[in-house]
Amino acid sequence: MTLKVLASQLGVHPSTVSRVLHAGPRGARGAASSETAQRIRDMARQLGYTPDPQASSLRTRRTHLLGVIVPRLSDLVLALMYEGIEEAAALSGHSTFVMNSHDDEREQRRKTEVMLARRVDGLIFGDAHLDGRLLPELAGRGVPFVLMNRRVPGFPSATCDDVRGGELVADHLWAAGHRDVAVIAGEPFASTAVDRTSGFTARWRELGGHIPADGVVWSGFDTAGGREAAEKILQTNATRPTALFAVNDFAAIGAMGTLRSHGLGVGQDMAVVGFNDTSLAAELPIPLSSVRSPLQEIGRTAVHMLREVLDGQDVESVRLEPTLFVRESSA
Amino acid sequence: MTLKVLASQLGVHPSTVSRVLHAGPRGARGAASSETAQRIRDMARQLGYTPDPQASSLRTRRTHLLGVIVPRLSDLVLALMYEGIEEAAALSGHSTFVMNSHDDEREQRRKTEVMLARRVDGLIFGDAHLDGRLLPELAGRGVPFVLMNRRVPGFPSATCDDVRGGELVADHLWAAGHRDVAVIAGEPFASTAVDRTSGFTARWRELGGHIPADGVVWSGFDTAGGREAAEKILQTNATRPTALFAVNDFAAIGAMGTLRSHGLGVGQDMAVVGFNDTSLAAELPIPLSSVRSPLQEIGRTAVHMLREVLDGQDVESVRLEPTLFVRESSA
DNA sequence: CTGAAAGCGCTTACAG
DNA sequence: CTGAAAGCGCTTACAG
Repeated sequence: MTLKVLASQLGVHPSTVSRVLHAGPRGARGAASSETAQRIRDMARQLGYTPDPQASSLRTRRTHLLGVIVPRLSDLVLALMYEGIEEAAALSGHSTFVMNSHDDEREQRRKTEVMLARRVDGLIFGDAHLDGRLLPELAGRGVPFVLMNRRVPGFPSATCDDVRGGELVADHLWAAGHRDVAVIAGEPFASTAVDRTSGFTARWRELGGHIPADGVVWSGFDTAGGREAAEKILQTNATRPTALFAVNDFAAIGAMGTLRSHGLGVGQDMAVVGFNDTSLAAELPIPLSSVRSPLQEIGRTAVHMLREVLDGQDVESVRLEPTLFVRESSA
Repeated sequence: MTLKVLASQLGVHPSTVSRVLHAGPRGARGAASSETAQRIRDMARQLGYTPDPQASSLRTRRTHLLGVIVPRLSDLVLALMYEGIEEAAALSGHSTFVMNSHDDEREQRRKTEVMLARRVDGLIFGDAHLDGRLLPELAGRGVPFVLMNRRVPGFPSATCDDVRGGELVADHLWAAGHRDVAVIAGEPFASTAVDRTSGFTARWRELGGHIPADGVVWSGFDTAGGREAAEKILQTNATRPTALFAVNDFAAIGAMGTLRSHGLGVGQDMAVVGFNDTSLAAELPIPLSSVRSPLQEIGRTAVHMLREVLDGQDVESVRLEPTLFVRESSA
């Protein structure tokens, strides 16, 4: 079903059909008489006509395609953000491609070029590295993009207020009477890791606490990373901490495994707090305290911001508010 | 950078450039002299020319776009299958759209139409319902598609051999001496749930075992579903089972939570076995026995099958072999 | 071996 | 209010 066929069925010129279908649903102002317009709309609906997006983007030079690059979609956190993206994009008639970069700079580059070769209108990066070269380069080439999940100074981003999240955990553990704590800090190239950690440690010091140098352990964001980091904390810290803050729920779960193999009771011998409040946290055999970040909302916000960028507007970065949920693992 | 510009830089006709760029990387047979061909290829690389996909699909009527519909991408199982899809699709120059249907028939329909309006070459469904009306309808309209994850008789699918997976669990629990078992069976509209359950129960009976009517509890695939199902099993079964088979790791984790709140030790008082061997299983505080299904491989296979369908070939459904990993939860 | 033309399906200024 | 033309960037059968 093409515009031409539809027009000939109606006995009008294709351009008239196009004009009508592009006017607002009510206002066919200038496109055609309101009578003709109605006939056209009815017939289009009846025949199930949808304009060929390839053809119209060829004319308009807008594809309504958005590219999304994330470290990995099998990370629940990114999958939920992507749900928000898909939802918001669909509402404004955009379609999205997602690709995994595995947090590897070469892959980030390669996937970005694939997206650009597909002629996406803009990009959303969920995998920004604080020290990356790619982003400044793309900005220089005039490629429109926004960041989500992780921020990088100088570029618009939609993130959780991770500093604030770290502070919430510090307040909670301090109030619960803990004085010796350690942080499973995540990857130093990710603002999520850096901000959550610095929010925590800065507030801890404000409260009068002390964190030894080996009390902050950088790590992978996954269970394996958490497991190794906890192992290290148990081995190297002069005083064994009574509480652990992991900047990611999966790392927290890994750490819980380590504690268990050392015969330490989670919540009893050692408090554990995670981050993101993934659906698993509350459902674990020992429910995990965690900071909830509004993941889908972050994704939706990123889409709105990107649309503004595409419209040539200036955009401000957004930091969404986190909430701490205290459960048995640190009660 | 367009074909025309590139051609004028070289002093040849655009059609010549197109012909060369479409011949195999070496064989410019008939396209141009090997000398001209080389000049064209060099210049194209140097100027970073990539053909506009919108323009070429308008001519060729092939978009190299694939649509993927899954229940939800935030389900780790589907996210991993999608990783396989993305990888295989990229290798053959295809791009993919993913959308969530939330296992709702209306959504499945709606998302399918969005994909078709985008003019995808074909579709991959990861959310097929055994009793759904959509698939036969699409087949009737001549829409090319394959299934993955879940099968439906009559349509080509790439799945795990779920019946076999259920049998592996039955063999294991029987050999470990269990005689009273219950199954957290998943959703009855999903072949994964039905096949894993029937594989288990059929083999259990072959071995001489008995499963009471309330020993099979249908449930959601997530932690909440597993939690409720386990609750029900503990309350309704005359004899308390000594082992639980959950057809999904997340349901298994939910069940572990329930057992714990009833003061039952997982692996001690009750064995638990899951399915899919998601990365979490081995890393849980009490490591979970689980059947590993080759998730990425399923995704890759689905892409290959769809490409065959698009080439007009007949395709056979594929069932990939599962492997059981026994861990502390059922040792 | 290479050029020239036609046309994929649409949109949009321009006439009338 | 409506038609007709031009053109987006490509590919492909057809000449020569």
